[in-house]
Amino acid sequence: MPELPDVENFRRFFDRTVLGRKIKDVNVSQTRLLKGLSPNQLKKTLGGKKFIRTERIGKYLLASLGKDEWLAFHFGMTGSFSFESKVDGQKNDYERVGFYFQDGSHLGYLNKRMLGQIFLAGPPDEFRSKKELGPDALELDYSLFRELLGRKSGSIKSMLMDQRVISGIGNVYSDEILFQSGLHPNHRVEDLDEKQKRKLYAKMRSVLEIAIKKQADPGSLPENWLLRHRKKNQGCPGCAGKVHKISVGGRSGYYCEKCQK
DNA sequence: TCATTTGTTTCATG
DNA sequence: ACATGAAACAAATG
Repeated sequence: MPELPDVENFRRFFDRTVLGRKIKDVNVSQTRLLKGLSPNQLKKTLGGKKFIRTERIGKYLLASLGKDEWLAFHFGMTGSFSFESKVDGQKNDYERVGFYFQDGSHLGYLNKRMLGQIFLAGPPDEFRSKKELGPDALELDYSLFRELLGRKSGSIKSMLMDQRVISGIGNVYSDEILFQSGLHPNHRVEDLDEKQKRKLYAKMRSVLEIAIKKQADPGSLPENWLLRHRKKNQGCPGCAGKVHKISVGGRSGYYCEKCQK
C-alpha cells in the first residue's frame, strides 16, 4: 500500500528510468484515473516534452515538464510503475496509463483497483497548499512536529494519518511507528508528555528512513517490526503478548496490548 | 453475498 | 465556527 516509503521508491525508479526521455505518446485505458482533463488533452500537453525532475510530497509524486507544468501521481492503494526499455509483447493487465517515449521505451502506470489519480498541477508549493497537505513526514523538524501535536486532540493514530497535519503516513506505517514508540493507537495526543513526543518523532523518522532503504518491501524489513506480524493473534515480536486488532478512524489498526500503552 | 482492504471526501456530532 | 469522528466512495478480492 503506497505510503511515503513506497512513493519515495517510485520516485527514484521514475528518476532513473524516464527522466530526460522525449515523450511520444500517451495511452489512457482508464479515463477514470485522469482528473480534470481528457486523454487527448494529456497527450497534447505531454507530447514532445520530457520529464525533467521529480518531487515527492507525502504520498504524491510530482514530475516536472518544465516551466510551471507538473504531472501529479497518486497511487491509491494498489498503484505502481513498470518500465521497459523497449515495448515487446503484452503489457501488464493492470496498466491504466502508458507513457511511450521516442526511443521506444515505455513507462506503465499500473493500478489494479483503480483508486489512484493522475492530473496536471502547478509547482510543488502551490500544489501543497491547494491540496491542504501538512509538511512531509521527513521534512519537518522536531519543533514543528511538537507544535503540530500541540494544536491537536484525539487519537494519535488518526493524527499521524491525517494528511493535513503531516503528509506521507498511512495505516500500515502509523501502526509501525506507534509500536516502536510503545504507544497505544488510541492514546490521546493531548496526553502525550515531552518524552513520548520526542520518541514518537524519532521513531517516525527512523521507521520511514529504514523502510525507504529496504525499498518498502515488507519481506526485507526487520523481523522485529510489527509490520512482519501485522495480523490478529500473531505473536508480538517484542514480547510474549499477542497482536490485537482494533478500528481507529475507520481503519484496522494492529498493536501489541502489552508493549503499547 | 458481503465483509474487507485503502486514502480521501463528505457529512454529522460535539 | 471549528475540529473530531464516523460513514461513504472508489474497485476488486476471497
